[in-house]
Amino acid sequence: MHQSATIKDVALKAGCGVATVSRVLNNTGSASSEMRERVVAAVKELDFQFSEVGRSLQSSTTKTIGFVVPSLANPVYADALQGAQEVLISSGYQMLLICTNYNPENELSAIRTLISKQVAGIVLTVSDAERSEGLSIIRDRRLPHCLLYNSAPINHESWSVDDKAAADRVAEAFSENLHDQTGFLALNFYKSDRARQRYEGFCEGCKVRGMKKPKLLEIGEDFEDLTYKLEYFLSEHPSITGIFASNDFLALATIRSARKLALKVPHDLSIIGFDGIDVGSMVEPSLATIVTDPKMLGAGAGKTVLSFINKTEVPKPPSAYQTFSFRAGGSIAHLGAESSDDGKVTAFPSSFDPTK
Amino acid sequence: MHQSATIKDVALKAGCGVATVSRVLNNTGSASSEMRERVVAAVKELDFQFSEVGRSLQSSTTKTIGFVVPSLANPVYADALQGAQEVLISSGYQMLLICTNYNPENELSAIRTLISKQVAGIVLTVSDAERSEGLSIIRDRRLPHCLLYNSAPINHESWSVDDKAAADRVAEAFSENLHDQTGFLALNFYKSDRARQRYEGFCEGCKVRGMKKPKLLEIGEDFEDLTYKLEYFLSEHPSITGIFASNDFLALATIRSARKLALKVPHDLSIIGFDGIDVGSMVEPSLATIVTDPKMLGAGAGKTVLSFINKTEVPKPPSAYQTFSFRAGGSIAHLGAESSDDGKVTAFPSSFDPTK
DNA sequence: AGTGTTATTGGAAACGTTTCCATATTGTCA
DNA sequence: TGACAATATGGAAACGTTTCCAATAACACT
Repeated sequence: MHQSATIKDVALKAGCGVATVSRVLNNTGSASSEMRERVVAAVKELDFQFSEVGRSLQSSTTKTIGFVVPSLANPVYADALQGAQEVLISSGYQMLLICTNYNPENELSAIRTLISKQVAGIVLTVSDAERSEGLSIIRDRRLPHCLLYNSAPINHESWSVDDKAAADRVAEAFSENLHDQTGFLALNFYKSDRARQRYEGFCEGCKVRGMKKPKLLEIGEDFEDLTYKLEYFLSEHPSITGIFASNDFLALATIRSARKLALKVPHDLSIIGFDGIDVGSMVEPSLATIVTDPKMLGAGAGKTVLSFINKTEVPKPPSAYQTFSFRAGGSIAHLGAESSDDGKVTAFPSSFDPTK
Repeated sequence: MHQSATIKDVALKAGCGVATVSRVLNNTGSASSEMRERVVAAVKELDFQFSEVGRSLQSSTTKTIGFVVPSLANPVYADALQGAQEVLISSGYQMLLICTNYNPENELSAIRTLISKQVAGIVLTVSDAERSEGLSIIRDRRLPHCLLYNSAPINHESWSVDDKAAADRVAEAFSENLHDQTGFLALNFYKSDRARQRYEGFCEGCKVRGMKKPKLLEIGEDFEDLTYKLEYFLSEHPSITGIFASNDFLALATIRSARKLALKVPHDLSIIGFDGIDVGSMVEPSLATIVTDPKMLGAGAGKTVLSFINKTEVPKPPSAYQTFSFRAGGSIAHLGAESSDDGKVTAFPSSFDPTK
């Protein structure tokens, strides 16, 4: 029982030709009921399963969709994957996963690999959608694909958060709470068009509302030295009262660092995050953030690719303002005169859970 | 440029047979340097890449490893995947991912699918390793595989946290802090042999230390009604002073629920988690928990499967006590007489970060 | 009985590789 | 020069499917 049975073995056992077996099992073409029985019996006896490899060679396509994301350490991508996965599985597709670790070279080789594996389609997040070499290969081959978390260049479909609009909403939140000078904190700023879009949108939003231009603080691979960088950053720009962190982990890490620097959040420093991960509403103070729906986006991207493959109607991505919402939280302080002086300005009762 | 070039096209363009092309490109067998050049030129011109499907059919194996996990919403699996991914990619393998959503039926069909796709090996987490039908199919086929987060039945390899030993360590922590009556909180208790092992180990650990038998609280799919359940649970068992949550999310959610019930953590209720996710050390109070290394485990399982495939030496999984460590935190209170009465018992200075 | 229609069946080609084997071309040595 | 070995090359089979096509059988109708 080591080697798998093939269609030939079945044909032999059932006493017929391989063509008949294929017809019976795929329910294509006619077959006498007696023949059907014999084939089914042989299949059962041999525990036969089609080899997808043989099928793929003949049909020159696979039941596999490639999924290329920077990392799964970020729950945003993990959730998106989960969403896509469910959609694909229920359509009989599997998912070939490659993480690029934010390295554009890996993107290219990932895409080449997927192509040589003959995937039927690709869902992908690239570092820079405007000048991704991999992406143009995909387009040249007319491979069904959909971007995820990249805003789409022309001729590409995309399911993504509208980063600029969301960042504008963050600016609005700061403005409402009378902040004037803010900072923007990003990880891998230059490697991610998302981070850049958020910064851009944030700057515009601040400008429109008459606030000062946000100061940029970029940190490297991990949060290791965030505390020192933050300390230096704040001493360089002492007028900063709020920081927009480009994701929630970063925001939480910033709160921790602020605490180490004996700064009170939100009294001394307000924080707004991005993504809306669950733990953000479990901590104290709760994290004000942009809430997104990664699972929905992943599912949408998956459906889009499937619709290209099956030539059915392509699902419409949500409009810009349906891709996110703002969740208020205790991590942002109102700077008006009415703020109390006990060191704890809760613009929000901490037990209030805006998600419910 | 729509259809991919095949080896025949290359042979045609280079003016030679396909066998020669194959030999040149794979560096197997001899070829004149002139021929080599012609082939390489043709490849470049046609942008030729081997079809893995054709190769797989001929070699009856693929460069693909199946990865079966319950979910990626749990960062433990996402991290393990990341670890495995890196190992596999660098050996030229890709990963075919299937999430089972904790449903044993999905496990079986996932495994069947992977087999029909001719994966070279499988890394998997099953609901119950002792009686998994899928697992026995895998063994019958002698498919290279390694369990992840399941303790291994005989004849199987596994990389896993020693749940019992870790749970015992939790009992010790409660004991050291003079807790006597505790509770155990699990999600999907009956669907996960991990949760059961932890409960078992915890009960034994408590018994050995002369503590009362922990009370079991199981909750369903999500955290929705945790607050009510917790309230009821604590009113049923008013002597409970500490709860061991079977994962960190659950632990954080419990802290949140406790807060809603106007209970102070850790003064009124101590919490210990499991997994050691990063945010646990970012919150206030920091979460006491069992720290594990999912990435290491995933990488180990990946390496193990590769070593089966390549018939090289099989890496040794870590011994029981190397699979976890205990991280102290502010979420557990010492119940001795010296506890202060300001409602905030910090067994630990909150700014102390034990991970560093 | 002869004809045409339909249902059933199997042979064989094709999909893209690798590899065995045979052949052709060189080169080496006595 | 002749024999033999080594190198270079291509044809063809095999891997497991699907599908086209032809062949056979069964049947109804005139």
